[in-house]
Amino acid sequence: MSTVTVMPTSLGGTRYKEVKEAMLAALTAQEWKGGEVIPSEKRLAERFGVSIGTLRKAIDELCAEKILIRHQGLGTFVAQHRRDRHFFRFFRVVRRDGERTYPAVTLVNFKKTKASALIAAKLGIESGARLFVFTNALALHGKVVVIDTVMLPEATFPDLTETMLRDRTDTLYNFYQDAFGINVTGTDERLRIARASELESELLKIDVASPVLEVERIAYSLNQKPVEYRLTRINTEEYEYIASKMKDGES
Amino acid sequence: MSTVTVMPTSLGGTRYKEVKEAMLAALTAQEWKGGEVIPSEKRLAERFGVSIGTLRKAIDELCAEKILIRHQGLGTFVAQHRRDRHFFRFFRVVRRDGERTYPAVTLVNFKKTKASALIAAKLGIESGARLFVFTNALALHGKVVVIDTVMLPEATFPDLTETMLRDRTDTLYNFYQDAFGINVTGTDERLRIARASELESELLKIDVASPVLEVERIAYSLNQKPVEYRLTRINTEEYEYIASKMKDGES
DNA sequence: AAGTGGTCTAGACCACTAC
DNA sequence: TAGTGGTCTAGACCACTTA
Repeated sequence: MSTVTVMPTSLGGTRYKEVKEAMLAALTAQEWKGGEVIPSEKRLAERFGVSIGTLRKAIDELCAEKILIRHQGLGTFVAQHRRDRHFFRFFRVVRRDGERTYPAVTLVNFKKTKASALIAAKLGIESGARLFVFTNALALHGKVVVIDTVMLPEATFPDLTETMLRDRTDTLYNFYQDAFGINVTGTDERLRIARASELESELLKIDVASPVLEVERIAYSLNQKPVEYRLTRINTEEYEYIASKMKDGES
Repeated sequence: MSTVTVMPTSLGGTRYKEVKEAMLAALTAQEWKGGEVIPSEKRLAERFGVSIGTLRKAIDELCAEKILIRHQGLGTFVAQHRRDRHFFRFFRVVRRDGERTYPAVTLVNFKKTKASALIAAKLGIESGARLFVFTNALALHGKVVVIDTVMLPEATFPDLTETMLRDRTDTLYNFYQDAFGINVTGTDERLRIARASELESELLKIDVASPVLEVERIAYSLNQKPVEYRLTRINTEEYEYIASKMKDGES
């Protein structure tokens, strides 16, 4: 019976919420890592001093938030970002006929800079704090359609290098998870029309200042802290942005 | 013990799923209408021949899908679309500074026509089936920013008239619910850039063929049947489309 | 066969609302 | 005070996975 994880019954509302918070804390502390199995429900119920039913309610919510994944007969796992799994949860560009494909990513540039007041506010960091900024060109069906400009606080991604970004073998969010223990659990996105910059128009093979769909994204970690700021620009001549919940076959 | 609502234990998977389907059927049949309270959990458990826990699990899912709403001490209610409640669940246009406001709606035109093959496919009806088409201009902060063109199958909305649309006092989806018993429970949306038509440019006070954000929406009813097809066009100079889940204060 | 999560039960007690 | 939903329990039994 671990004293660290026993919870007061009086604070924070209900038992299962307390259990949920304790599990989020354990996940944030990387006690269990992406893709790993967590202890059985019986063990966790003992550890937290609650009944199985209560423990299950906490896990129910974590599964609904796609932080954990249950597999009957196997166990409960820490959700992992993978190209072949939850990729289309965050990548919402599809061809107009509905055809979905994985993008071929090319790193266009990478630099270290300092956060402007605007970016700092979005990321909840101090103005002037060190920042990584890099741009990816994403090709679908052999044609560049999407340009991502990604901004990451150095404090959250220490020692990130251009080489690490080039050598990653899976998705960006999988990389954040494996290399930095950062679990992206949700995003806020706002869409509007923008005009293609010179670099963008060149990569997208459209005229300068052509209208493109801009997506401003803030990605949040397990503890609801912003960890990534991203501006995406999409050529929607043949593709579009799909906003709704995917059906079960979201994969 | 009603024989109508007793369910076979063998079919359709699990007990609570069966209960959920039976409740969806009762809602579709308008046994309980929008805004009304449904029977207590104890009564429903007796009616369906399951324990309270099982009945609760069915209701849990219906609440998660925003079909029902629980109020402790009061009862469980059929969710109702209301300007002051779930309005921003489906209206996703906000000013760039984040300010949200209710649109002032003006009905621009209304006509009866027949479904093209394309529209018919989207609505799951037969090509050439009778259709209502109407256009609304939506003003935010005193300025027209959004143009909605809405298409409704006559078979689903019999005897709809222009007057009914003008005289409605709450939201469109509230009107569908009260006047036709149609509960919109979800939408699919796709976004892309389009060019303003002559009418749109006039209403939006922008040049003809200016780029506008187009949102193509299919709205689904309780039984997952498409009930509305809508093309929205947004001037994103001062406003934007917010794609992410709202926080709890979504109202 | 052993271990896992999935479902279901039959209650107890608590918190909130209305009268 | 009575009735509602909200939480929690301690188990039983089922279905699935691995060995």
